[in-house]
Amino acid sequence: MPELPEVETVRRSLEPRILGSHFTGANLLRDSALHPLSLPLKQLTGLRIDQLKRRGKLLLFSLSAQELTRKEESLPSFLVIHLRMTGRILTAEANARLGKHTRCVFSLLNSHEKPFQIFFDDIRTFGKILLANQQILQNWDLWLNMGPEPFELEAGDLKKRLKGQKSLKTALLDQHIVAGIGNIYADEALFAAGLDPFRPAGSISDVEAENLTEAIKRILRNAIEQGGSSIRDYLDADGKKGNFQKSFAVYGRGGQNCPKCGGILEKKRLGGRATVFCLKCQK
DNA sequence: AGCGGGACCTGTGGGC
DNA sequence: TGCCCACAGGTCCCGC
Repeated sequence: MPELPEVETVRRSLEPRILGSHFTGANLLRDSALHPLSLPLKQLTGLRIDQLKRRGKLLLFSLSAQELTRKEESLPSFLVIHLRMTGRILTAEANARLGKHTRCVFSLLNSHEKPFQIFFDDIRTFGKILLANQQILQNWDLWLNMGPEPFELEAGDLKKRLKGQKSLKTALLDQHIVAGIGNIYADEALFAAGLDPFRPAGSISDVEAENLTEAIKRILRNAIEQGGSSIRDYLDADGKKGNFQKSFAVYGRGGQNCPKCGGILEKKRLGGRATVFCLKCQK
C-alpha cells in the first residue's frame, strides 16, 4: 500500500490522539515484524511521544524520557514503522481483540492517564518496526541515504539525481533518489508529466525535469488531500479508506482508455512492477 | 555499476 | 466447489 500520501494520511489521523502519551508496554506477536537493527521493544516502556513525523514512507514516533533521567546517546529516540505493502496502524481501547494479522500491540497511557493501544496489523508481514537510537539510525542505509522529500525537491536537483541508463520509473521508485514514491504514484506522475517510464533516467531535459517535479508534487498533494489511495488493504488510523483511487489516470487501468487521448493504455512489466502508460501521450 | 530475478509472506480473484 | 496460477501500495540480496 502505503506510499507517501498514505503514510502522511496515517500520520495526520494518528498524531492528535497520541501526542503526549507514553508507552507502558509492547507485545510483539510476530518476531519478523521487528527490524534486525531494532532495540528490544521493552525499552519503549516509559517513553513519551513528543511528535509524530514522516520521512519518505517511514512513520516516526519521536520519543523522550518522561522522568528527568540523564540524557544518553543510547536512549531510544525514535520508534520507526515501515508499513511496506500491507501494514496498517490502528488505535483501539485498551484490551481490544487481536486481529488475525496483528503483529504488534503497543500499550499506552494518554495525557489524562487513560489507557489505549496502537495496533500494527500486517497481512504479508513485510512491514517493520524499529526502535532506534541515534547510533542505530546512522547504520541504517535506508534512513541515512534516503533521497529528498518530494515537496522539497527542485527540478535541477532531480535532474542531477536521474543519471544513467536505468529507466525513469525504476529511478523514481529508488528511495535513494527521491523519497516516498511507489508504484502507484510513479505511474501517475510519469503520465501527468507526459514521460515514457522506460526512457533512460539520464535522458530527460531541463524542461522535462521541471514538468516531472511539478507533476510529482501535484499528484502527491492531491492524493494527500483525498486521504491517500485504498486499493485493497490501506486504511488510515481511523480505519477510513482513502479516495484517490477514484482519480487514477493510469494505475490499474491497463487496456482502458487514456484520459487524455482516448487511446488504449499499455500495461507492461518494468523492473518486476506492473506499469501502465500511454504510448501516444508519454514520450 | 547496474540490471533482472527471486525472496520475503498472505490473500484474492480469475480461469478451468 | 475447488485447484492452480498470477498478482498485489516495498525493499533487499544475489548473481550475471
